[in-house]
Amino acid sequence: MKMMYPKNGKVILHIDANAFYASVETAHDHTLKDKPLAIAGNPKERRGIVVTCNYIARNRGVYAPMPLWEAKRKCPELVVIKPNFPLYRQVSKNMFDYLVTISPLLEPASIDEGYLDITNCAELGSPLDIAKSIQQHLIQTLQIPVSIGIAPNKFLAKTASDMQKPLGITVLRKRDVQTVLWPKAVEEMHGIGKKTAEKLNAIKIVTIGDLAKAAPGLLKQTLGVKGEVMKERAWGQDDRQVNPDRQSQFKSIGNSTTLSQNAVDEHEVLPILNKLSHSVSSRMKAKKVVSKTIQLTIRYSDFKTITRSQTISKAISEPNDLFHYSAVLFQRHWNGEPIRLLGVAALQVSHQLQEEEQLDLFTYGEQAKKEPLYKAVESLREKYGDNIIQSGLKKQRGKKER
DNA sequence: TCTGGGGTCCTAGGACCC
DNA sequence: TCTGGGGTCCTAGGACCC
Repeated sequence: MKMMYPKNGKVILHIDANAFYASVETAHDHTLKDKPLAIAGNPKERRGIVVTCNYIARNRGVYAPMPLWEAKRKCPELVVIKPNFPLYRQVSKNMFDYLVTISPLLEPASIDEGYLDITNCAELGSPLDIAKSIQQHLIQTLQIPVSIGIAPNKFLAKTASDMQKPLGITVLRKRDVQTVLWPKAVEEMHGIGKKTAEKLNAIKIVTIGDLAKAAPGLLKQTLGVKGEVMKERAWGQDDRQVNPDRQSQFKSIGNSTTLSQNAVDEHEVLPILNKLSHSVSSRMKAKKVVSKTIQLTIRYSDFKTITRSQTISKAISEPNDLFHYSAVLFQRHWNGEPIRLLGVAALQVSHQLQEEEQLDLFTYGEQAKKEPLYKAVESLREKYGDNIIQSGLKKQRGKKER
């Protein structure tokens, strides 16, 4: 059956790379092709999880995000590789650089998936032809298998691409919603996770069909605005545009790390905050952004996680500035219990203008003294001296080696 | 031997201003 | 002498996604 372009309405593709990190690694090392493969953070450390794995590993019961020790127990011959994010970002860029040549209405949704509005691409062939040629091209040039959903809106396209993996092409029309979507459990809907599903189940909404037919008042009472949106989706309705600028309008940049061993001492923590601050700073500089809101994340050994943030009057991006504010937030808010994870993030980032930058260089010193945290930063330095970072690093390293 | 690291969006309360 | 109401910013947490 040939799929034609609708007279009104849109044709949206959702292109979703299958087991992306594992596919990239295999493309770069063909000897991995027939082996069960997992990409996992810190393969040598205690606390790794499977980030993604190939289909051979999945057939042996491995899936993300499974703790690595469990994955190895299920599949002892599992090949484990540490993630190589620069490589994945490059292949991702290659993929999107190609897709945008098909239609400029491309919205990357994450490193391995994106929406493509091909409503005005009739001269390239039918939607199905276009999807097939995308699939072939990505396999041939990048050796990246993708699944593609074809639908009149983003939600249905996303849902469709999920229905056949790997290397599937699935058309989902509005008129298919009742037969295809409604029998599925609500938690299979994109946007509904475990917690929302529990709330819905508690009011006897179990399938997507139940959700579609639910009383609006009850739904709004249970889920708020989200209830109304999800009900629309259950009817296959979604009027969100494919927005090519969305990705460049990012809001925050952060780095976090789970410690190899829980930290119990400020001396262990500060060098880690320093390191995180430097990596956040260099990513901010690469993107030419600054931020006025710095956020610290602490996850305790019992997994309870707190975030504490502070907004300041001058936008910053220097590593030492980020370090100072995160260190002070730490001193103010740490409850003294063992720490599992630390994170530093810059929120509400904005592009900085040249003039502001120059003004900053000129007035920064005076401005800083007016900041509420300035004194706290100074007392930190008085307490530990300037060599705090070095001495702390040694200590952490020593601990690791034991 | 539980549970990574990168994000977005939403909610809700309090401060503050007019 | 019982105390409005709207708007915006800041902060913290939660849910969700890849």
